[in-house]
Amino acid sequence: MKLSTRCRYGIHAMFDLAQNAGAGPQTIRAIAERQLVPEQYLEQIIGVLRREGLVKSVRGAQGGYMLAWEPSEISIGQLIRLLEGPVVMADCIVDADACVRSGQCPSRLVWERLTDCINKVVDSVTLQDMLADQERLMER
Amino acid sequence: MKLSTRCRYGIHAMFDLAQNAGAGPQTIRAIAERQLVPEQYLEQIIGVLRREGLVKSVRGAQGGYMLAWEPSEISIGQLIRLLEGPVVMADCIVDADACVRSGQCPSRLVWERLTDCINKVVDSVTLQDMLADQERLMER
DNA sequence: TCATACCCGAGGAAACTACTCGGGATTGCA
DNA sequence: TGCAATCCCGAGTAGTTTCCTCGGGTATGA
Repeated sequence: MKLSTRCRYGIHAMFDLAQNAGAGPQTIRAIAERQLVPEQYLEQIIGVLRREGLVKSVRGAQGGYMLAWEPSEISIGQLIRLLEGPVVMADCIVDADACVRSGQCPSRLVWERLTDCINKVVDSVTLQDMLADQERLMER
Repeated sequence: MKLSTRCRYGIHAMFDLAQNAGAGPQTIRAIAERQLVPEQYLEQIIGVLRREGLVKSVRGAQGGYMLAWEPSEISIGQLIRLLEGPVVMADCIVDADACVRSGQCPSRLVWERLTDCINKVVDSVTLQDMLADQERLMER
C-alpha cells in the first residue's frame, strides 16, 4: 500500500512546474536537480505526463516543460491514476468477471468503500492547494 | 494501488474461519477449497496470521485452524497491515529521515490525509460486519 | 552549424509476488 | 503401537514489476 517512487517523482515534478509557472520552460535537468530525482528517469516519467496532455514541451535549445493547465485544474488524483494506474483495491471493482463470486463476495463492499474514500481524497487536492500549503509551511 | 492476492487470500481465509467459528478446527485443505486458494500458499499465509496471534492452530490428525478472537474483534485493517505491510503512502510518514525535505514537503500533507482516511475505513470494518453483509446478500 | 534541449525504444539489475517442494513434528484413532 | 492426518517450516523458482541507464535520434535558438 505504498505509492511507487515513479508516482512520487511525477508529483514532485508537477509541483515543481507549478512553482515555476510563468518562469518559462523548465529543463529536465533543472527539475531533476531541485527535486532530487534521477534525470533520465524523470525524462521518462514526464514523457507520460506530456502524452496525456498535462504538460507542454518546448523542443530545442532553451526548451523545456511547462504545465498545460492551471495548478488549480490539476488534481493529485489525476496524477496518481496516470502514473500508478487506476486506484482500485481489487479487480472485481472494475471488472465483474475478475472474481467468480463477484455478486456475493462480502469483501467487495469493503473494497468499494475504500476505493471511494481514496478517490475522494486525492481528487480533492490540486497543485494549487499544495502551493498554498507550501506557503504556509514557509512562513514559519 | 491494488492489494496483493496474498492479502486478499488471507482476508478470505479469515472470513471463512469466521463463518465456521464453533464448527471445530478447519483444515487448510477445506479452507483452500472453499475459498479457491492454492493450498500450500494458503498454509504460508495462515502461518503469518498464527504467529501474530490472530488464529489458533490444533496440530495432528483432526487438527486445523480457528479464530483466536471473536469476529467482532478482528478488523480488516489489522489483516491488511499484517499481510500487506503498514498502510502508508510514503516512507516519510513513518520515518522522518526517509526524505530530506520531510519538514517542508507539501506532498507530505496529502499523504497524511490519505493515510488517515484509509486507516479509518479499514479499521472500522470487522469480520463481524462482513458476516452481516454476507447475510444480507444471501437474503436476496 | 552547433550546442542545447526534448524524444524514444531497448535493456538490465534488483526486488517482489505468487507460488511449489520436500521433509519434519504432532497427534487422534484403529 | 503404528499410521494416517495434519500442522510446521525453510528453501527454491518462475514470472512480473520497478527503477533505473544507454545510445542514439530530432528540433530549434543563437
